[in-house]
Amino acid sequence: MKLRLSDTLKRQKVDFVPKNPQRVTMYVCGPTVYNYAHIGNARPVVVFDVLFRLLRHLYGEEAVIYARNITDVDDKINQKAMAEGVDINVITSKFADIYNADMRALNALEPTIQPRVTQNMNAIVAQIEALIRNGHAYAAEGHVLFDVESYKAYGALSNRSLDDMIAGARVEVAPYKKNPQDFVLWKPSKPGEPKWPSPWGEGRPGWHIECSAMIEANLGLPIDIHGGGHDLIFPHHENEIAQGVCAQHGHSHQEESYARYWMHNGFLTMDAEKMSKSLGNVLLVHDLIKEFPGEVIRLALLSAHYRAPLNWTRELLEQSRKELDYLYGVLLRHKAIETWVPSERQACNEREGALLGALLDDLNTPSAKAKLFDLANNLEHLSNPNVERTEDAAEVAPTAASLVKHEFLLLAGVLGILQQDPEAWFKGGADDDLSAKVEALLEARKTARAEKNWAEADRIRNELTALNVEVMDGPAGATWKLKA
RNA sequence: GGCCUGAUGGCGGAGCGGUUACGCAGCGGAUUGCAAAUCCGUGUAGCCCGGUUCGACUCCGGGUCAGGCCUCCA
Repeated sequence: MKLRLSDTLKRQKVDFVPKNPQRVTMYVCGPTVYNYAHIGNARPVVVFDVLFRLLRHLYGEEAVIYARNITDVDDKINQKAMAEGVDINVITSKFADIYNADMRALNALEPTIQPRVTQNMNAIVAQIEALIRNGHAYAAEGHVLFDVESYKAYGALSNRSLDDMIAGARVEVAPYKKNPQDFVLWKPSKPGEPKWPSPWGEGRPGWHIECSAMIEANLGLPIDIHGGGHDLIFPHHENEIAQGVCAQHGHSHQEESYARYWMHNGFLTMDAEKMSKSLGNVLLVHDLIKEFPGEVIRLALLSAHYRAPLNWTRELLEQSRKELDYLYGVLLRHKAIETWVPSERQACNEREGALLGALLDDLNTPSAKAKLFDLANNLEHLSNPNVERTEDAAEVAPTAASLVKHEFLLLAGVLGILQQDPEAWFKGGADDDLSAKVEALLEARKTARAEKNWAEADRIRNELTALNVEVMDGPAGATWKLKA
């Protein structure tokens, strides 16, 4: 089984070969914690969570180390802390917790490590010192700047030349910069702002150096996969490469010596427009999970290929909910079928290659979804009494169905969906009181139906409808679900 | 101005140089006391103009349109 990924730096789809299969490393740029995450922030989280799950399946759970940072040093954090008259820790710990809870609601596994800027100051200062020592950075007026002219490959990731960048620059150039494109590694803090000691005076790090220093300190170089949103390619990731490569002792100016594969997810739009505060179309995950199950949001985020743009609409959510209703319905109807369990770890076999093929081909989640429906359909066919079949097929069915169910759950597991009890899914937010009431009404209806008292049976069903409950009669009796 | 995406049926959305993607919705049928759920069947496509080819939605060239980046925004 071969994993292929689209590499932004190489500009093509390539075979993924980890530097060390015993220790596969991945880093994804995480949030700056000063407010709630919006749905666009959730896309890379879910996309790279699928990759994390796939890598764990391929290389083993213990072999994959996934780091997603928490940026807890930032101007916006300072502003918010100042406005509320509290320490920045109050703001950052609050929003880091909310962020993690919101992402957990989307079935995103917790990354192996979540490095924080405030806990990596020594590493950041050390990397800046290394850059100065290697002749790639200079101190000026309390600032330390990266000298872009000193790194020949600068612009390789975003495919732009220094000349282009200068031509396109719209920012006023600070007088202490040697080159307009030189970017800040360290800057002095203004009075009242949080500050940390450094050889260049008290201050705080620039944004880009935080990530490259945390990567070096927490994962070691080079890492295998570096991911993030499309918008981070320039300047953030371009600068990270420059720093990560140039800080290394005796470095060879090879971009791959920092990160071996670069992946970027496409943007999410709201009615074909970028989400932004000025347009007033920001949709918070925190609010959305009150209205839709996290799994619905997750499936909607995976409905398009990760590199393609994704237009976020109400209809997309409704469709995703219906799809999950169907798939959980299949699981509910085949609850009795025991899932086949491989006797030992059977990695890399042919069946599994076909099963995960779509995901192995650059995380093709829409195609994987189609495969899931295919398996669901097989499961129905193998055991649904409404489907005509020959007699010997019926005999094969139990074993075959058990295998299909295993494959269905395996694929769904890598996608991070369909792992809960189907009854729990359909009962959704129903509390115990409501559940008990519904069960009692269903029992009464069962009796009425047995007596062919259709009027009473329908009256009970209407009562259930009034409770927002939908009844599904089946050969094994009636089940129910809470309507949206 | 430079760089980068994308354009597929009513909607969402893949693969593929010739054969049904898949899903949602619709329609017809089966099943059901009636419904729902389920099953079977089914219509609708490839932005425009050229080119390559026996054959292009798929490859090449040129347009058009939409979105993003070039400002510490995923």
